[in-house]
Amino acid sequence: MSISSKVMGRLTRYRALLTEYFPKDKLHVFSHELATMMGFSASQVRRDLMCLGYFGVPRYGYEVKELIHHINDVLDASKVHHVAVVGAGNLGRALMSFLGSRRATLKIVAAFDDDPQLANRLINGVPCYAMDRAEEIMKHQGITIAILCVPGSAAQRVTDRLVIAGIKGILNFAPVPIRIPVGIALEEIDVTSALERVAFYTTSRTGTPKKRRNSPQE
Amino acid sequence: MSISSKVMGRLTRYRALLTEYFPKDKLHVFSHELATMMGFSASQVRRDLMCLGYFGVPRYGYEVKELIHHINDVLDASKVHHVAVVGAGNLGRALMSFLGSRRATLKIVAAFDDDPQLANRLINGVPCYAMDRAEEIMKHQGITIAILCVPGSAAQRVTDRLVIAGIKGILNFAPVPIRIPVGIALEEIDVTSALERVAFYTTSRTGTPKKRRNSPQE
DNA sequence: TAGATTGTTAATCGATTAACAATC
DNA sequence: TAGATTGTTAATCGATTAACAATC
Repeated sequence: MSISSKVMGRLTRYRALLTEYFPKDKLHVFSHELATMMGFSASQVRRDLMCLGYFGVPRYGYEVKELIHHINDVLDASKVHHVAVVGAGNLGRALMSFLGSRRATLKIVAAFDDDPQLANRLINGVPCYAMDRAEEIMKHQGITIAILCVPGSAAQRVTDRLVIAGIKGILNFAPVPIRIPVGIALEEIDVTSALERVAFYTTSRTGTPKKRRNSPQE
Repeated sequence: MSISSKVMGRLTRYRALLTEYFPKDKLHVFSHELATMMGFSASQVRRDLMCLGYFGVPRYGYEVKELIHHINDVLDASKVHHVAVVGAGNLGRALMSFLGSRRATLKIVAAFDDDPQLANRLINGVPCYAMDRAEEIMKHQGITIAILCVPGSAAQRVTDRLVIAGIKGILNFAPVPIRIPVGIALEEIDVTSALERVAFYTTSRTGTPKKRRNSPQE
């Protein structure tokens, strides 16, 4: 039974919560505690944790340390990935500094940009290369993942080049969907669309947003 | 029959595609064309468009202009929203410049930050204020939506302040879930989690990523 | 023991896809 | 007309929730 993308995403968030934002002196955690913190139901938390091969104890809950350990195991967290930011504009540079420090196994080792002003410079300590050196540098540095931050008009063209250069996974921030061959992993984050969704539910009184959290005070 | 968040999100993306990345001389579009461009199925496109109250014509497809018009209608696109970026670090500033130009009705009119270095300055042409003036400025400027880009450790505290100040919708980029009272719209974008999802499917040969696109050449 | 929490199954819910008559 | 595409229904699929026996 393979793990769905939804479960995957939640596992990474349980881990982030437990490793970074959880009281260091709490050694155990109940499913309903995780649920409240994440805004999920306790049932869902328990179901997600089923796939870990680690089991909690009734009345004591889950050992935080074990939980983290087993999530790391399932997510194969020890594997190091070399990542390139493609498109070193405002968003690309911000993501470089934001993601650069977050997970040690996801290393941003290069940036690519068409703008000759940016090429051959260090940006946030990361070397930036001209786009047409992508294949060469990717091979040389063992880059398998690209964070795509180019304008929508360039997205498909640049994607096609990355595919030819042998990319294995793409995180797409460009505001258009991109097409890739099967076998390459793709996640798309459409920031504009997300903001529009918020705006829609801010106005309407009828609709229900995807996520609703209970008030902290209740 | 109210529109689900999923359909909502896809409608905004159809609109973006049609208004910005669609050949200007093509006046009609078939459901299967939209499907290919977006990476959805034709069935799904037709089902999504059902809620518009506008109908295509067999063999001619949908009029692009009408489609955009009716999506605007359903999404209430004429309503102007005033937006604040909360946390004017790298990511916040990048989002200001990225989103500032995208949709005229979503106006970024202020930024807030705890850092006194940033307060009382113009950032990308947008005035930045100290966090403790949030309530005052939000009232004065009619700000209803916040884009939250503060560190995870500050996210809940800042959120609580925004709620007190009367925020109506939040787009959360902080890497932790936040809790809010019911009645406030919330979308969360966890960039780290998204990158980890890509990394996971880049390695594994068994799992299936959420989205797969056909190769452009087939 | 009594009570709380677990893992897991079954029930529910919602979203996607397939199918097809209607239509141009 | 013949063939392609539509809107819509029914079928399928997958994800979430509820329920509860087992257990500490």
